[in-house]
Amino acid sequence: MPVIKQPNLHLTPRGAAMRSHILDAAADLIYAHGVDRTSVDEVLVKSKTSKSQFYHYFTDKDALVLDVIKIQTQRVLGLQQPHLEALNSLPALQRWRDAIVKLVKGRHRAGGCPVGSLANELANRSEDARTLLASSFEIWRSSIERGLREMQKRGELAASANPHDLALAILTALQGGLLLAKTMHTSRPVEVALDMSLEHVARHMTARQPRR
Amino acid sequence: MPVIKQPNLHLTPRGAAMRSHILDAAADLIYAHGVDRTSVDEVLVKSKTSKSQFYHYFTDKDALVLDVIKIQTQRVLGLQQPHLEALNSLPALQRWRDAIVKLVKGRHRAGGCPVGSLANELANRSEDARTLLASSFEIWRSSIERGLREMQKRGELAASANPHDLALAILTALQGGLLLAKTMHTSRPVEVALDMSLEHVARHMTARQPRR
DNA sequence: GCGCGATTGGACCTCACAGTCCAGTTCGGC
DNA sequence: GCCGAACTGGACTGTGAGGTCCAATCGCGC
Repeated sequence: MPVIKQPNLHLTPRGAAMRSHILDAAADLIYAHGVDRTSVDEVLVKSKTSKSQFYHYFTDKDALVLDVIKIQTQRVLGLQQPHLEALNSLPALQRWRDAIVKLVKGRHRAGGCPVGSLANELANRSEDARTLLASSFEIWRSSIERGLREMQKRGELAASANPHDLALAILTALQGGLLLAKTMHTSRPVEVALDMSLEHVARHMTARQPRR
Repeated sequence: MPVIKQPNLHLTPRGAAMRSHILDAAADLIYAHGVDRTSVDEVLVKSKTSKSQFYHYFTDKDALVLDVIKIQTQRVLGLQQPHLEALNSLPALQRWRDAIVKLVKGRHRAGGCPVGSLANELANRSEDARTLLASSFEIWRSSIERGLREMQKRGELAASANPHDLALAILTALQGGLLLAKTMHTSRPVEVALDMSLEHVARHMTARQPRR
């Protein structure tokens, strides 16, 4: 059982703000360049802080990375929140799809899903990181599932459908699409993958649909 | 226009074997630990060679990485070759799906698709690498497309179906599945994603099917 | 068996990086 | 205003990385 260093047990509001400021800078840099190619010195420059501040708030770079995972998850889910909230009908899914495609088209040079990239880089390197990322995906998946269950409750989605797996398939397709999009520099993979997912959901719909 | 150093223009058979031996070791290590966390020194240890040999055969680490992309692409496609060759009916697709799931179950601790991982790490870092990876995906995709076109020619797949996009959707789903699988340590994502893809193809089938 | 280029061993160089240290300064409660 | 804890600046260290260099050896064509 390793002893965990735990700095900054008592954070004043000012300290907390500083900490989160550093974290934001780190998240941006890591999204752009990856974990390994982001040095803490770069984070310090970008956040206009100094070494001692950094190590005052974080035990080491690994701890920082774990926190970056957390806030990137929050960012992604936060960005999707308005859509995920209302993801309870086929037209809503369609709008969600369009919003994502638009996002990807806007910056397909940039690069993929922040969470997906972290997962790829960290999954078989740190068990802590992997677990955290797995639960990020799980939260994401379940928030899609929730909408599907609503549809099922209202009788729009067949009772025989499996919202859990349906949601997993949608998220999986999206992640694959984002990876291929950032590699091929086109949004097509995201489009075809999401369209396939929506048709897949549609296939489990009943006759009883809401009027548009 | 940068001057490109070009070592080892004349390779004897022995030299070529040495070079490919180093490359194999590098590919294994990079698959296991990623590009950034694989040092040239580690490659030397694993391949039982020395620095001078390495730099005799490769201009620098970046050049090595480009070659690793090439051989990982060959490995993956080579492994799939037997299936991809015969990927021209729904049952064949089903067998392909089962083979992949089996593979993933066998080593889902290991980690994802070699090509996908490289793509994630390199796509927005080196334009050369990105281009190479994009064409790897494209070759993969088109080899799936080929089977679909055969089905279409025989009238099993509807003339209205779009083999190009169908193949892209399948590959995308697979890549997403492999990423989630390595993160969540379960083969479920691969299963649901591939099942969805196959149903998607099935939806474009005609009544005219081969007898099993 | 000689010559010459292909090949090899490994010491060495340089530098970027994560992480340490300590002398300060600022802040908030009293 | 004073005191202790929270916070900050920046010089410093150790290590591991990529890459260079050169002398020595191998092996093939003649």
